[in-house]
Amino acid sequence: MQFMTDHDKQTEERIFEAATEVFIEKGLDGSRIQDIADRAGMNKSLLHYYYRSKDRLFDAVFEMIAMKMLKKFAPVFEGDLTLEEKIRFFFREHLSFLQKNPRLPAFLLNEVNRHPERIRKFLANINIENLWKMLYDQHKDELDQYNITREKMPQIITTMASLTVFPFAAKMLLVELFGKAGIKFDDYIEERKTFAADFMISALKNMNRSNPEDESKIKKNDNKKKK
Amino acid sequence: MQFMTDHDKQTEERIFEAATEVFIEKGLDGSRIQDIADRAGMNKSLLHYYYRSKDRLFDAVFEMIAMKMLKKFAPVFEGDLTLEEKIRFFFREHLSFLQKNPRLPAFLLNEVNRHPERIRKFLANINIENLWKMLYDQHKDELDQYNITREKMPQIITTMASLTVFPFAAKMLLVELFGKAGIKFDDYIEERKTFAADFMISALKNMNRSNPEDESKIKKNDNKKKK
DNA sequence: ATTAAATTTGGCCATCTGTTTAAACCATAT
DNA sequence: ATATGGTTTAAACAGATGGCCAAATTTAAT
Repeated sequence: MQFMTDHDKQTEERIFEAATEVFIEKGLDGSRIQDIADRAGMNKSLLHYYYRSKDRLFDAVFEMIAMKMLKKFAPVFEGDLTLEEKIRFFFREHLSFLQKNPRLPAFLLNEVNRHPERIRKFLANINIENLWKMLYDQHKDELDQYNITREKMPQIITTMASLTVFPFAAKMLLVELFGKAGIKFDDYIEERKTFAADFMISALKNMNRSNPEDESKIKKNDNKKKK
Repeated sequence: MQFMTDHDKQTEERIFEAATEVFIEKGLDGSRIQDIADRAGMNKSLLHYYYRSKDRLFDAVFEMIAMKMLKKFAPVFEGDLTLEEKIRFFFREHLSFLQKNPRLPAFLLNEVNRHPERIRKFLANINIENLWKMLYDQHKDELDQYNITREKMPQIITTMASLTVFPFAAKMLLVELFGKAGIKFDDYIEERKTFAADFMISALKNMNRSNPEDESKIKKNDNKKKK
């Protein structure tokens, strides 16, 4: 046999791949075990032979996807890049990853909200505090320079995640809304790789330069009068 | 009868409210018509009497929620506030709204991704291009001052949505991760009302001051050498 | 009070869905 | 060839599920 066809893959692997596709597309509740069997081209019972139940099969798929997603974040906290380089690296790499896996954010967010118990065990290993503490310590000099305190790290980390994950979580919405304005989603994402990085860096550099609330109030009320 | 009990509400209204709760909690696929009837305290058949089917009931609920969500965005584009005031207004009001309806983002994003056909008709009325064009025209002076072109508006609008919607779409995740670091989700959101506004304003003011890519490369490579 | 209409109920049905069971199939070793 | 053990299939099961219907009950009009 010279070609590697679907049938050359082990049965268990084919089940897993078909299940991954279906679960991502329809979610746990919306997926039917028959759909998965059909897509894998085999009898329904085989899924029970290799994975005891729909739930166990889902858990296996979910764990794989969650790990895949998490591993992508790791490189940001390694290497001796400057903070700005890390930010650019993060947005470029993470958005590229999501371009290749555009349905992952919606899938993960939905399942996490729908079945929180199920995901607790995956989260047990992650200590996000260490994560931003590490990032803060590595770049204390730069952050001090910008007047960013350690207490702001949760806001900053979640902001970075927001900027990459949201467009994909809301992809269908954006495709629909952008369509009428002649904007292509792919172009938008491509542009976002640099926009998000520029945006992030610019915000960090200047947000605590002076009290933004006061500054804006004073400066802008003048402008307003002119209108 | 001196008290307004659940039974005083019209049947149709009670169905609608129970359905809203269940659909938001479990999604269309995860919801059972029996659950809704139980929560409304009535016979299953009544749901079919007032709404012909599960799908029609869902559509009614979905439309209400979508409208509720959309109406909250409108005030941002009215009034003669300055751009900065509008930004602060948006983050304060929108995050407050989401605090009261924390499950709406996850629900909406999930259903939009899961059943795109269903939502197309709701989106048909919305012209997002007009929306950001309006915002741009209203604040052309300020935006020019910051070197923000009209082409950047899609990125800016979606960024604002990201900053408010994502934390709620990922609420379960954040609650779990924050928990270990002793951070309360509610405090985080409260802080976010000003953080997101400051962050946004700071970014807009400075991101095109010079070419950020070049500036950062030069300035930061010096810092890096010191390490 | 009588009648007609609207509302509510319980029971039922056809279908779907995850799971189980038993038989068939197949490769390998003896 | 036969036996063995792992693999695959068809059939069936039990419980759930959305929808339907006919009877019962309530409400409103005359």
